[in-house]
Formats: sequence, structure tokens, C-alpha cells
Amino acid sequence: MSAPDISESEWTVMEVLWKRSPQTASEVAATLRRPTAWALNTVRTLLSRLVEKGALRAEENAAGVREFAPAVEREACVRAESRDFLERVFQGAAKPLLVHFAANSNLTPDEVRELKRLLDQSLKNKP
Amino acid sequence: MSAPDISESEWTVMEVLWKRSPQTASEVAATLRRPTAWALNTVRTLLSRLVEKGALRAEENAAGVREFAPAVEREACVRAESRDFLERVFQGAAKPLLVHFAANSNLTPDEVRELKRLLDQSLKNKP
DNA sequence: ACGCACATACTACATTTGTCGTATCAACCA
DNA sequence: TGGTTGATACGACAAATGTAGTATGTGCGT
Repeated sequence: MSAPDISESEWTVMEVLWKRSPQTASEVAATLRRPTAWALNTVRTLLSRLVEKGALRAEENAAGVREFAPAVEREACVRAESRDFLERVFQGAAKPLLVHFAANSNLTPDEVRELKRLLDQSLKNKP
Repeated sequence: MSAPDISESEWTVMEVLWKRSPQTASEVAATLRRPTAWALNTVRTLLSRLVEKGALRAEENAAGVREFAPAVEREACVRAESRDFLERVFQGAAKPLLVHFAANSNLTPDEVRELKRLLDQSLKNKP
């Protein structure tokens, strides 16, 4: 159940299906048409690779056309990617990471309030 | 001045040189011996690629042996990697990222205090 | 002067990733 | 029934990555 390793382009495809699923290859390609200009076959290749990796499931719909849907939750993939990133760039130390993004992001006062609340909560739910 | 694109293995090498530089290939390899078990030639290849990419500089020392040193600051690379990651996994939205790491990291009360302070500061220095 | 110990330079090769193109097949339409 | 349309399956190919091996030069010690 470990999240598969998803490349950058593949991630783009996953986002489309996490947003709405199931969808056919053509539908996904149509959605991606605008932001990426990828050929249909490019999208197909990415979809196939994602099925191989176990990130997507594919089944035929009533019309006999394959439809794709996520086989892994976005949250799980986000967690996996985040862990890797934390390891790679911040050597596993969460605080410097948080410091970095806290300092380099333009947060609104509301967002800051919410984050501070979350930080307090994270202390309460200590294991 | 844009930070070059550094792969995962390359990043490992960079860390060694960010920590101490300049160093010869053998020295770097010796340092990495323990955590990675890479052959000397593997390290050499990575060093060369990093020089090509402009991430490292190499010069001969008095003994006529090449020594390597970072040509880009760690901070710049961290910023670049962080931007990519933010884009890729959180679609550019810093708040969800911060929420994620705030919730999934075991921070100490001290760290939480410091982060909250930083968040407040980030509001004050608004552009 | 010879052979070892290093250092450097090249080459190699399997995988993964990014991007398609071609060859087929089935169904529908005029 | 032949052509057009969509769908699927496979193959292709270059660049990047991970991980070395081979060939060559060169000074040092004996």
C-alpha cells in the first residue's frame, strides 16, 4: 500500500483524476490540452505507466472504453513525496523546512492565524 | 545565477561539499563511503556532472590534484527545490504545505513557539 | 629505470522520464 | 461495404540518472 513513485508529468495526470474520476484517456487529454498541449498518445503513455505502477486502476465502461481512476489516495502520495523532499532537501528536519516556507510565502493574516492554531493543536495530540 | 537542477545522488554529493570545501574526489568519496558505499568512480562521475551543471567549481591544488567546491549556495538550491516541490505537490499553495508539515511533524513546544513567532514576523515584513 | 599508487579521462549500460508515432481493430455512417 | 473515427497496443528515441569499468598518465619509492 506504499505510494508508488510518481514523476512530475505523471503527477499532473494524477491531479486530473484525483479531481474527478473515472475518466477516459480522451477526457483526461482534453483536460490537459489547455495547460500542457500534450498529444493524446503522450497522455495515454502516462496513464499506462501509472496503471503499471499501481497508481491508477482501469476498467472498461458500458461502452467498452477504458476509464481510469486513482488507486492511491492523493493524501498518501503527498505524504510520500513530502517525506522524500524533507529527507532530501532538509535532511529530515521539519523545523527548518517550516521556517523556510513560513518565511518565503506570502501568507495572509487569516492563514497565519490558522497555522498558529494548527501548531498548537499538533502539540496537544502528542503520542 | 539560477540554481542548477540537481538530482538526488548529486544532492548527496553537494551536501558533503557544502559542509566542508574544497575537497578532492577521494575525500568526498571517503566521506560518502559510509552512508552510500558508492565506488570512487561513481563519486567522480557525479562530481563531473555537477561541474558541468555549474553547481561545483574545480581547481587544482598545490599538489596538482583537483579540488571541488560549491559554485552555488545551498540556500539558493534549497529555494529552487522548494519552489518546485511546492508547485508540484501543493500546486503552489503554501498554506496546505505548511498545514501538512505542521501536522505531520513532531515538533517540540519550543519549536512551535519559534515558528509562531516567525509567522507573526512574516506578516510584518509585508512587501 | 620499473612498477605501484593515485588521479584523470572516457566509455558503458540499464532505467526512468518526456514525448510522441505507427499499426490495428471495431463500430458506425453514408 | 469502404472510409472515417476512436480506441488500444506497441515501438521509438533522446535526455537524464544511477552506477560503474577501462585506459592512460605521472610522480614516488627502491
